[in-house]
Amino acid sequence: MDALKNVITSIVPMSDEEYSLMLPIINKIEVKKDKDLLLQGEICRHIYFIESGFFRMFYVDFRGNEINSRFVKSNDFLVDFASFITQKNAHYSCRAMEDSTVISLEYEKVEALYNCCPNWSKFGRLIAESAYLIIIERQEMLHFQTPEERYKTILKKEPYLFQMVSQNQLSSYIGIKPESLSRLRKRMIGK
Amino acid sequence: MDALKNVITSIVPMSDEEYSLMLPIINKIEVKKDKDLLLQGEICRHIYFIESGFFRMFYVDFRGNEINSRFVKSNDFLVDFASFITQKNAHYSCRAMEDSTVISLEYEKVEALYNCCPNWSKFGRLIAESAYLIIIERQEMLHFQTPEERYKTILKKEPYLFQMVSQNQLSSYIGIKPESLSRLRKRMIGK
DNA sequence: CGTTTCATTGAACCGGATCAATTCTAGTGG
DNA sequence: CCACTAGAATTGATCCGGTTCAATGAAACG
Repeated sequence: MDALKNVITSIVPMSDEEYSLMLPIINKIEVKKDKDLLLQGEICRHIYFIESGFFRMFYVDFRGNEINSRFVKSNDFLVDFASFITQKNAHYSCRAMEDSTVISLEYEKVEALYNCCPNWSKFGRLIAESAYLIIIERQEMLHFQTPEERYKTILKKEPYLFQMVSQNQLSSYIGIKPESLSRLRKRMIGK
Repeated sequence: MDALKNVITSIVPMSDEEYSLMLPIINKIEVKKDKDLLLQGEICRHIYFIESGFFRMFYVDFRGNEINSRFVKSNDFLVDFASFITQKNAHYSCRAMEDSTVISLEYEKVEALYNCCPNWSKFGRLIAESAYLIIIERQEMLHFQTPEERYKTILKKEPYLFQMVSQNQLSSYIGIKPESLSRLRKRMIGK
């Protein structure tokens, strides 16, 4: 529980009193490996904070391909943010890749919290802004870089993914097929 | 000026009194065709509302290629949002594609406005959330769709771009070279 | 030990990139 | 009004890298 407090107060410093306004609305959940916290097509009614464990968010396209969009590890928030803020259908499923412990916050209660005091309102803005920064970085990577450049960027910025995730899972995150990732790696060893 | 009021109060309904808190901090600017409101590498110190005119936001990669990231038309906000909220170097330049009139708001004054009252604070959150929705849609298009699918999506969602923007300019927005766009169009006529 | 999943490799294919040439078009000035 | 010019769009030839489908090898797990 301390981890959550650290993360939140590092985003917006606030008194214990203000912080504790959130405590009544949280729930702790255990999630077994391979279980889904959210299914594509559902409405994302919760934002989750991962105390321990590891998740992937993936999109299934009309051909039936699973495409991984993001991997989320402990001390980070797990949510289909677009679905959460609009309360419309999620584009992603969220699946536990190992046994995990998460803290859940429900949409309506979070909204109420935003309206309760200036610091929580500001928190709402800063969360949205940091979600924006994460996605624009992805968008720029996909728009401006080749698969090989994306591979290098991920190697540099999220090296732990290469430990925790199979190449099969990583390839769709990079935006190519597993066979192409295998060949890309082979090509790069030569350099 | 009314257009701005309509846009803002449709995001967050507020009294005339609250709205008028913003009036002292705005400036109206005329921008000639081909002039830049922001240069890649600078810090984006203003958010602009386009009263009339048309802009493109583009990234210049290390090979010197201009890649268009977004086109912005009247009654919309023009800003390198990542640069604006972090006050770090912009990844984009913003160039007028025709003579334009914009309203400008300076970073520090916007921040102060956010802190002045609950409705403006909420406005700050909702602007960030809607910026998120725009960018995640782009990110998904780039990640999940082929060039041909992106072409069709843009044709459907932003048809006016095909009137206002040359294929040379449009191709990098789709994520391909002008020659490839020409061939893609040719391929599609057959269908 | 056998099954399953993951990673690699091969061959054929396809679409986008590149470089170069040509056509088309709109705007300019004579 | 026409001739010239510059940019836009098209086309051709070739190359390259990612895709597809299929087969094999390797590792993890029950």
